[in-house]
Amino acid sequence: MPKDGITPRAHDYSQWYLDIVQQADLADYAEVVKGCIVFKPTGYAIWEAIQRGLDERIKATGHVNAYFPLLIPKSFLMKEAEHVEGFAPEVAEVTRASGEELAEPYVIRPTSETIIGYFYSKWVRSYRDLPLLINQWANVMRWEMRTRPFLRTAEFLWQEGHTVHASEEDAERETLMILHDVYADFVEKDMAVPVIKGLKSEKEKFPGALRSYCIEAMMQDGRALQAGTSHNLGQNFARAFDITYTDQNNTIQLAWTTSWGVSTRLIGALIMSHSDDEGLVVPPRLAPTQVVVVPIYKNDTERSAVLAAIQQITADWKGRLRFKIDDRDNLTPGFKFNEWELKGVPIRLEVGPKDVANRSVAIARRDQPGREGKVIAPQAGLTERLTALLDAIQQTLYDRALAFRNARTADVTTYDDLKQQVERGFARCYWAGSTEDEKRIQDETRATIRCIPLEQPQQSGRCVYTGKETTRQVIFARAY
RNA sequence: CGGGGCGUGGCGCAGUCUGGUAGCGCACAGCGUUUGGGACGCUGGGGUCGUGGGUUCAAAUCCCUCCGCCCCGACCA
Repeated sequence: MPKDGITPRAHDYSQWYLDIVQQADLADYAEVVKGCIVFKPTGYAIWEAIQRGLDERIKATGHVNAYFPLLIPKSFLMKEAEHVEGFAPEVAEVTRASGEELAEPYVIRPTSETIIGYFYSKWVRSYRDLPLLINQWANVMRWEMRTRPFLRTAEFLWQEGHTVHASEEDAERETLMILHDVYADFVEKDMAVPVIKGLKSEKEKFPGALRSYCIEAMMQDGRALQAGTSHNLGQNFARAFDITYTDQNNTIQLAWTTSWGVSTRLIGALIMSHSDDEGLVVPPRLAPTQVVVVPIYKNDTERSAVLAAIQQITADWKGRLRFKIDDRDNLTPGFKFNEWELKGVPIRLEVGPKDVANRSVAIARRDQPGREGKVIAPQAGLTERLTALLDAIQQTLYDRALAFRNARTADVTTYDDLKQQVERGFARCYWAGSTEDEKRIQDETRATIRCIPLEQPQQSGRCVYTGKETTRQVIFARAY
């Protein structure tokens, strides 16, 4: 039974998403600041968990964190032709300060390639300085015409890695390593969201990049969501900002750079991958609270007996489980069950007088909402049982999402089939068309090439649009 | 930028057509009874009706202006 006030997914997926965001208390519209949201504590806690998982991996792969200015001289943005063109429509400018017109306007960063490029040109002298591997956690601003909480907001939080390398091969290796070992690994293992790793088409690549790689996830409505991107910038930004180094032969060489980022959009991906009509579902590895304990009692005597039992049960949880004891006295247990279900806590424990007497507990798992997912278990060995259950829930969520994606992915060989397939999910097909062809398809179907998967077939086939023989397959889908 | 919708206690809405000085549900506060899947009773507090102007004896309501927000589309992480 859906919660009051949550629009069922089948009825209106978009409204369902907005309802979840509001009712699970993840975010508030900033109202007075157009296109922005407030990350409420519950939503921000998820972001912190995402940050933790990514930051560990970013550091484990040799990067360090730094921080660059929010404001970028406008002229910097103009230095890379494609980059200007790509971002010009959505940058906000600062033209006045202390009551005066500024000599040169600043833009609020939509991304930091340019200002970081400026500093890198000063920092990089010798091949011994390379590779330079820096990441920053920051907010950026893109003045979008249409916004949706987490998925697209005027200001958003992200990490952006910016690296410099001596050769194209090194830059390419970095770009792909980030894609595999940082982004795909994190999103699949911690977020339980399966992704397709691929290359962006010319039309979809980052403005100024040589090549853009991405991970694409499928949401429950069959639409694609780009969950992360990693760009081999070639020498474009090195040329624009004069990032050069002296090599072993004392010759000056132009460097190769990369950049890569994931944003608070991942929170949107998380919501749209796992949640249901009962509310949010957070995978255990990311859940700020993994287990909530609800005491049940009729009077003060029972209350103190139950709370004492809970203290005993949870005694060895610290450091092993992230948990919360919901001892609020003014709410009924039923209300709490629904509230925690709405907020997506993976496991709920109920402890009442019967459990005190029987040395048992009731365990309910969020991936099986309602009474159905509830079992009675002995208190003995509970911690191990819960740890295992969290792993099982994590796996279930991933398996479920993968099964869904597979069911909604189809190989298509004709344009008519493609048109139909993008209504429900991913259309995989051979592709030898041009950027113009891709645009035409977008106009006609609203679908775009989400990526050219890194995993390609051995045999060739006919292009779904032009009929030309090709070995390249792509994924078409409607995207967020 | 185009299309649509909405601005009335914290939230969701009614009241607007047909002008008469604001109401309902939830939430909130107090007290009591409750508590294994969204408890109940009683009492109570809280609103410049988005803004500015106009019409009128009288405006949430009629007329004009402006503003904001949300949704759908084009653009994008």
